[in-house]
Amino acid sequence: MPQPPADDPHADCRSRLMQAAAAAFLEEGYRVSVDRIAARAGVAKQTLYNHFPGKAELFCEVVRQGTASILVTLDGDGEPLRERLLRFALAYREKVLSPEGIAFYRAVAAEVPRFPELAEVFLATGPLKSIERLAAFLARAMEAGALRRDEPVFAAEALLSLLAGAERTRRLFAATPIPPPEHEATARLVDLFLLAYAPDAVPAPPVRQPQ
Amino acid sequence: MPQPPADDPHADCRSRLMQAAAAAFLEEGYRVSVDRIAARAGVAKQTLYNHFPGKAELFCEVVRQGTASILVTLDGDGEPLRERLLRFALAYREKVLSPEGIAFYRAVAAEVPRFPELAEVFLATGPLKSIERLAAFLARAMEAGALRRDEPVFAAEALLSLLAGAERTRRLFAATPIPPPEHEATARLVDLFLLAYAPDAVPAPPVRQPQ
Amino acid sequence: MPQPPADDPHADCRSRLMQAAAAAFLEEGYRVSVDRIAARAGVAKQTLYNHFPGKAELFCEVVRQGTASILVTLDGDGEPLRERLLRFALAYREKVLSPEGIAFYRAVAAEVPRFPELAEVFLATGPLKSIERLAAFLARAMEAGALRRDEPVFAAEALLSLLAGAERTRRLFAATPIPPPEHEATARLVDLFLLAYAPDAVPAPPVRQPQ
Amino acid sequence: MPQPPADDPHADCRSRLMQAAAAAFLEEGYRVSVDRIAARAGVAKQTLYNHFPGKAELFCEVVRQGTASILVTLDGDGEPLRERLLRFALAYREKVLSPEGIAFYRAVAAEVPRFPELAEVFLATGPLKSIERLAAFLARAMEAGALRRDEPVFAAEALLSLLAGAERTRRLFAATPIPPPEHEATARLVDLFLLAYAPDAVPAPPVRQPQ
DNA sequence: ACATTCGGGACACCCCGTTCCT
DNA sequence: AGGAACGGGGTGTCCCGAATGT
Repeated sequence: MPQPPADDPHADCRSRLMQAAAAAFLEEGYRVSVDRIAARAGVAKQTLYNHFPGKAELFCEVVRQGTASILVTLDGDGEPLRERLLRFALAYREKVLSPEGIAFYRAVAAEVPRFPELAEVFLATGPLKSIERLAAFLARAMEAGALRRDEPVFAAEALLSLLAGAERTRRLFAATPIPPPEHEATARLVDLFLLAYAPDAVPAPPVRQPQ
Repeated sequence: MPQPPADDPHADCRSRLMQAAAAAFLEEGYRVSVDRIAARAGVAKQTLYNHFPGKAELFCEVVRQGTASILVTLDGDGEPLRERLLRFALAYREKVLSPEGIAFYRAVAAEVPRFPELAEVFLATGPLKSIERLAAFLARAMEAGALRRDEPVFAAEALLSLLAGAERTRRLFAATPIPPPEHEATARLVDLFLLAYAPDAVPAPPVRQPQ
Repeated sequence: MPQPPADDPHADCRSRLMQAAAAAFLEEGYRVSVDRIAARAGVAKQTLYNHFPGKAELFCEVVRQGTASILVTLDGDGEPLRERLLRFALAYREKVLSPEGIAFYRAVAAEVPRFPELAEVFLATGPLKSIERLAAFLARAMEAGALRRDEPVFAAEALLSLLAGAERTRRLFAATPIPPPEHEATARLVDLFLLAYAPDAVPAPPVRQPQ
Repeated sequence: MPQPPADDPHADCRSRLMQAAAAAFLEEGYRVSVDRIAARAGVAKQTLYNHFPGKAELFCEVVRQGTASILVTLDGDGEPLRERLLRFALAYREKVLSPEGIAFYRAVAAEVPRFPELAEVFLATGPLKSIERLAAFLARAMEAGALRRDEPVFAAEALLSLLAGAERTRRLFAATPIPPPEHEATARLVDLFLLAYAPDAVPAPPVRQPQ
């Protein structure tokens, strides 16, 4: 379990600590002891306290860094819409449904009562940022007539919900690891979304809620 | 903080304990001390140990009971499809996105590494059961020609993902409470689903995945 | 272990309790639980609290009664001195060195810090009473010229020390039971005493202690 | 109550613990909580568990060390017999009848049922060792003609019984402390012994026990 | 930087004396 | 008579953060 002390004598202790802390927090949650984290990093506990004021700050750092690493870009230009969306969907699901992505989601969710402001940051720079970017992209597609006009944020939330929703829940609560999502399942979800947002689709009649 | 000892000093200590434990676990997670749970229930700690073998079993009981109470029925017969789906969607979101539903989701997810088998039970009798029931309902609607034919489980997952997906994430990580979901937002999600599953909708062309 | 409920339905619950408590206290000390005592007596715990205000008072009662039952009389009149002393010595050692006598001594000694006044009572009505009675007897023997004159209390303490001293210590700390003291050993102790108190023995010269 | 943490913060925590444990056990018996012992020693409870596997082992250590510290040597050579015996008797009584000696006796006796093997060790290395050493000394005195011939172990037990017997009982059960034994009382006991073991004393006729 | 320990606090589980209830 | 409840306390364990000695 104790990592080999690595070749580089102090190979940025800090990054070793961050890595070890990330792995430890993802496996056991915030409850892991700092002793275990230090042991995993192959450093003395005191070294940890030289680099971070305490366990809480280390956790926040790990979350902040992890949040940034999950964001997915909507690159690729000039491609047909379906191909771009599909490539995004595949990348997004690979990140979000990967064991690390799931463990990260779990670890942060568990500590919301303890770190409310951290949760807000995670929310804003993670999920909400994804929605925002995707919404901007969809808005452009609607402008271009490639998609039926609708509220872009709503459409983005719908697509992201389809991509992560049930599958994330399944993996969050699965004791044994689940094989990575199949390409085809992702494609079917993208196609479902495109079907509902086909430019010629008749938008549902506005709902009159009685109350 | 210590609940009023209740008027009935007897009042089934066990149910008082279950209620107090549920509230405590939802608020603070599994980390709450048994002392606090006993104090909330207004009973002596030893009484707790007279009724449950330990903290872990109490937690499992709470989760099992809570899981059952979240399931939503698809009742109502003879109604038009959209009304039935909408009614289900409203009930489902009310349960799943309520503060208790969210806290429950969070509390169970946090303890998956510690209680893997409990997580499996929760998954099977909660989310998967919901999918199963909804899929059966959708299958009948497809048979009746009210919906485009598709794999019912896939369609059910899609609808449930739309209903809970992004909104659940938002609430999971929100430090401050969020007002309950609006009727109209739910209706728009149902309509989005119906648009994609309209009987005359052209199914997406089969995907050729290169590999 | 739980005594047969006895033939007499309530056969003086109190005496049954006293007996059970005595046995329990002697075996395990004051630390025995009242549950065990009640179970040994074959009564409900509430019954115990109907007869005694609490565990402490029950213990005191047991000690008081036990103390009285250990005292040995110096009966027999007209016999030669040696025979009377020997008979007393045998009876005394049988009581004091018996398993019950030893356990009693141990149990009371252990609780001196907890029951100081009880210890005083035990001391006064047990060991000190024995000394007093024996001293009175020896005084008469000195008067009669059968023993060298000396302070009677000192002589009584000396004899009782000889009879119980080392042997009591040995039994107090023996894990396994020790066979009862032999007749001859007792006789040798009495004879040692008589040798030192022979009427014609020269008393030791008065000691001049420097300080 | 919490001892001054001593000047030396290191001061061998272990010895501080031993001392505190000894004092605590002697005052309150084995029932004292480890929290109190640790508090008396001015260390954390965890520190106690770093040095000893548990309360039982700590108690055994205290008893073992205490036993060794009570033994009395029969030093002094060339002196007249009476002076040597008297010096031994004074030292022996000072140790055995001191408040610590009495509390020690009480504490160990109380726990014989719980620590039988410890009691055996105490017996063998404490009282029996004293008897053995004194018997060897008396045997040499008999060889030299300074004492009447007799079984040395019997004579040693007799002397030790005289020195400790009744006085130990009195102190064991005294609630309030008793002033230390007087020099003269000890001398009288030694002289009593010497009177019975004077070289020219007529040994008591062998006893014929009827049975 | 490492290794070990400490101090303080918390926790799960357990036992006990006493009271209450049926 | 049986059994549960209560309140108090105890043990052994763990952990965090700080302080040691190198």
